[in-house]
Amino acid sequence: MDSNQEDICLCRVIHHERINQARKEALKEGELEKTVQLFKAMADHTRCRILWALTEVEMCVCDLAALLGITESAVSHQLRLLRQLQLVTNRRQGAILYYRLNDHHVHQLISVALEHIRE
Amino acid sequence: MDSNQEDICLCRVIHHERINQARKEALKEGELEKTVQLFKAMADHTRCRILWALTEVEMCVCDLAALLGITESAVSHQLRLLRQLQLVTNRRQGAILYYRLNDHHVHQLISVALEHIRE
DNA sequence: CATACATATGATCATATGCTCATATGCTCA
DNA sequence: TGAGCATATGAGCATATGATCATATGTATG
Repeated sequence: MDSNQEDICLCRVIHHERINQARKEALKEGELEKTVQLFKAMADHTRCRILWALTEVEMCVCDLAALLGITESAVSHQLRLLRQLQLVTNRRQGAILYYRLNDHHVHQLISVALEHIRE
Repeated sequence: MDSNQEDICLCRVIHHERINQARKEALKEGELEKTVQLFKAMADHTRCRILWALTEVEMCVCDLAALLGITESAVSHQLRLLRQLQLVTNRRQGAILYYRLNDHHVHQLISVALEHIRE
């Protein structure tokens, strides 16, 4: 079933055991895909700023646009992405939508990242 | 000095206090840039697999190419990026370079990401 | 229900990114 | 030292991505 995977690369494989172990521990394709998506979501100047801003306070699209100096449309597009990945949620109050972080993971991710770059 | 920033967005700003607080807490531009770069590094199918594989075992370029089913060249290009961001290091033994994670942050980041997507 | 405002969405364009091929470098050993 | 393997690097191409403009949806309020 996966025997053909062994030979996709034509190079001389040096450490078969290591490769096999790595294959065993490997992330399932679905999880990998979602993980990558999550990091992609964090991997943008604008989105990162949005997420960091929402750590402390709830904000509406308009606030974020003013804060970041970009179009409300741009903010909205990015928020959609973040919503789809469940990184943010919103609550409607009249015509206004207040956005906030959905859980603590986002904050945690940025914190670990900061730890890394500060070393 | 930053008074012009207040008005980049022409929209009606609703919550000035929140915006000001967010400005205070905001990441410094330099740190933000590095954080984004770090997440960019994690935000790729191939690099994510490389990093996850190196969590457990040291591997050479050739091993990784075989594991992932891509060119050694492609692996090498990605490793360069990961090296530049200090996510991996290598140790030379003869003609072979063994790569490994540089610190625990990478593993931690992926773990938090997995927690998030598993909810 | 008509107007105004808050947000969402679609299309488009410029730039960034990842892969491959070709080639260069570095190391070992005969 | 020269042949051969392991890795690195540069160029080029195809695709992905983020910003904006134009337009649509949705909500309150007169």
